Amino acid sequence: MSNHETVNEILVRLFANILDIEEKCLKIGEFADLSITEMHVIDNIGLTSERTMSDTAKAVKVTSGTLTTAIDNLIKKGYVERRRSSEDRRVVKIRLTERGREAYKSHEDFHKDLVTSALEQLNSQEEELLIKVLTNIDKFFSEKYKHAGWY
Amino acid sequence: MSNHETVNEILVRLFANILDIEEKCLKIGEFADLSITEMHVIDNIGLTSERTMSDTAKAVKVTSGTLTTAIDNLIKKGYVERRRSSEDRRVVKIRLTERGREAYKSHEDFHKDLVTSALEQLNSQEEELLIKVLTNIDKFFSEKYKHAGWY
DNA sequence: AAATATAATTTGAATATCAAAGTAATTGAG
DNA sequence: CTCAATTACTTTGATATTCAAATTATATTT
Repeated sequence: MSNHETVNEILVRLFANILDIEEKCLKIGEFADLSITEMHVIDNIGLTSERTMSDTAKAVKVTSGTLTTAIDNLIKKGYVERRRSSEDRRVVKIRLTERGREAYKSHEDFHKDLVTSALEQLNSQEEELLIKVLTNIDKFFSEKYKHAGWY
Repeated sequence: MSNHETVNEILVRLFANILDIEEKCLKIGEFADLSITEMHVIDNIGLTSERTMSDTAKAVKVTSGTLTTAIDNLIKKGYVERRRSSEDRRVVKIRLTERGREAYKSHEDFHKDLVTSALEQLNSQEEELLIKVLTNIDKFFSEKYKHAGWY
């Protein structure tokens, strides 16, 4: 098998399964009541500042209506708080509760494990190579298909 | 930014958006009436032989009921043919139509482009190294999380 | 021959999503 | 200043996807 085919095979398997894998990892952990989409909303809200609904909806690429119901559920489950902004009362600010921050950290750990594993046993030259390749893939999407309007 | 942080940032973005990105790439092409899930069913059926419903369902990780409706839709759209096996009349064999094969090839080209782009400017020694790195990531999933029953 | 197993389909329910309509607050043109 | 337009968000209604369980048809085993 050529290098190209080998790389394709591994990439396909990784990419095809990544969401599934992440979801299953979630399901065997402490935060099993979260879907992967909900976890990504939590990830996007982040640890520190409050975020508006619109900014979050744009960042996670759903309509604001969809985000409203997603946040309703996350509030019910105790991961998110919602309040109206006092400066502009149309605006709704959301932020993570303590449990939300725990979930965030757990998800962050998952990613750190992944990266640590990926970089394990690599010297700095090899790390540079990996970054070059990942950057190429990133470019493939953002440049070749930029007219579809990502990033 | 450290190598770890850089890798993490790119991986997070790629992994979080990969299906979305692939679907949008699909939507700007000739096969815009296919969802990314449907394309992956087509990819799994493949070019050559007929496949059974059960095998395909297992491979794409959906229940057979879900696959039945997915195939119903793909037949309606003209990408797949279905016939009952004459050896075992419980079994249903599916295969791609000519249009299905075109869609398959288009998707294959997409992946080839991606890999070519990823391997741009790498010499063969670097390609070998990349395979080692990707294999590490693959192992990370299949070993550390094998108890959840993948692969 | 009857019981069991297998392959696929159908059914019914749950979830996620979007577009469009609706509500409330702010901004800006005159 | 005022009211028309815009903005931010929520609600509504419709569609799509999925699963588990029940069903149908066929094959295998006892």
